Amino acid sequence: MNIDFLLGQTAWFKGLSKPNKELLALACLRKKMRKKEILFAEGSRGEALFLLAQGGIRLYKTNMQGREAIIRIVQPGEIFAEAVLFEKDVYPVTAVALEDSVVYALPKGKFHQMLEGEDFRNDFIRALLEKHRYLTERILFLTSFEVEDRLFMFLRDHFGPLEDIRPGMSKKDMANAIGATPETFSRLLLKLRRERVLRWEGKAICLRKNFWKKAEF
Amino acid sequence: MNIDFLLGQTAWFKGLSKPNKELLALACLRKKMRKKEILFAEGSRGEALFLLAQGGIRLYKTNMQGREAIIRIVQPGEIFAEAVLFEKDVYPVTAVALEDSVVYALPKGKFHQMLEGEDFRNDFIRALLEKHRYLTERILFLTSFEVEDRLFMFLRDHFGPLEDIRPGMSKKDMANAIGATPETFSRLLLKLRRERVLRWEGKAICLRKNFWKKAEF
DNA sequence: AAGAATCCTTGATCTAGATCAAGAAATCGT
DNA sequence: ACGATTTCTTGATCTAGATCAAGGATTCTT
Repeated sequence: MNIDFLLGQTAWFKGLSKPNKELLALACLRKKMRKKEILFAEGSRGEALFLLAQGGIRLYKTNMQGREAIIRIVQPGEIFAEAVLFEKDVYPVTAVALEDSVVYALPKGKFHQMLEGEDFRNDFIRALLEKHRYLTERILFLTSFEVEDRLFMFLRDHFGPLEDIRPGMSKKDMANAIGATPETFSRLLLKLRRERVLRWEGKAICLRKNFWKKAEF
Repeated sequence: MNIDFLLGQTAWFKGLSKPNKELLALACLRKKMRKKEILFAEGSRGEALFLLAQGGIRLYKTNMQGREAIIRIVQPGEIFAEAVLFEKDVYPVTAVALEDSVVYALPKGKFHQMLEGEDFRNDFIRALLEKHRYLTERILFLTSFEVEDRLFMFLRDHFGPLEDIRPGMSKKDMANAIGATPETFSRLLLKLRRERVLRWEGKAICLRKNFWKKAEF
């Protein structure tokens, strides 16, 4: 995925005028990231928003005890770190690559220029409201469901209702994403395998046929 | 607090031109709410954003088991339900008055008009990003801290670092807001009273002198 | 003011999931 | 390909906080 393609695909860049798009494409910096590489850390200063072209990024916060809370897993085509747009240039989360990834850095100034355009701006606000909705749902998710439900909700939200998923992240990372320890997650997988609901084989997750149709969600 | 005063005070209305402000003021509907009255329910359709003039509103989601997850406590001067702006007119949360309150309904169409203005729009985006940041912090809060810490964080965030707080909500509601049951909350208060850290007397909460200065947070 | 409905407290019990520990398996770096 | 990390699994144990129960205190309603 190159930047031109991305700007064509991503919802809020679609409405962008040709010259604007070219302007943005020129201003963007492409960056390859290796698995586990940190793009920016919570509290560090920065002036750029990011667009994920390839791979996966985990956004998380750390408390004083060193425990991590996952805020969001960024999928290709999504913007992240939009928080720096109007605030004091401090990233509120840490961003780390779950696997080898490619991101584009969008300079904040250029982005402000883009916001002049009505379509672009509306799309941006819409995207913000969507993220907003996602976060409120995540709060419900983390406080009111138990790990088993959280696993299936996570799988559906991030990979769709597929029976064959290639998550591209380690078990440890997924455990973390659903707010559980690796031990608990391992035991959950064992239980689900016994119940013939799900197997994690090599790189792939295989769900029982018709799993999603049974209105369990 | 009347609508003119509010429009003058609230951050993103400040930049509004006189005629625009008048337009909005005319279009707004004032509504008084009694304690426990529901303004809108999760899943219900609606076309309005709301501005809280007086009192307090709890936004929450309910899961199938009937357990509630508090999303946010709205303070006077804040906008809420901005989610309907671009989405399918369905409220993602339930809004209920914690005490007798006054809200103004802002018609969505008028709001779109207002967004034409650059200052207004920037302020709006800024407010969204702030809420965004608040939600990410709430996720960390709910997943990584224990109830005692959550109580103090909640008090600081909603009433400031005061030694004398008049929360204007029941213990049950506060228990809920920090993600605990009334029983657990009651026991926590007992413990804190014994430790001479905090007393909840009648309508007021009294914290130990210099509590906030001790860098416990 | 009496009755009804909440809300609050305290005790007893239960449990999901964390933590600690220690091997086994997979992955990485050179 | 080999040792070194890191990840994964499984067992044993622990604990914060939920749940259930039941009496007492407030607060609504009429």
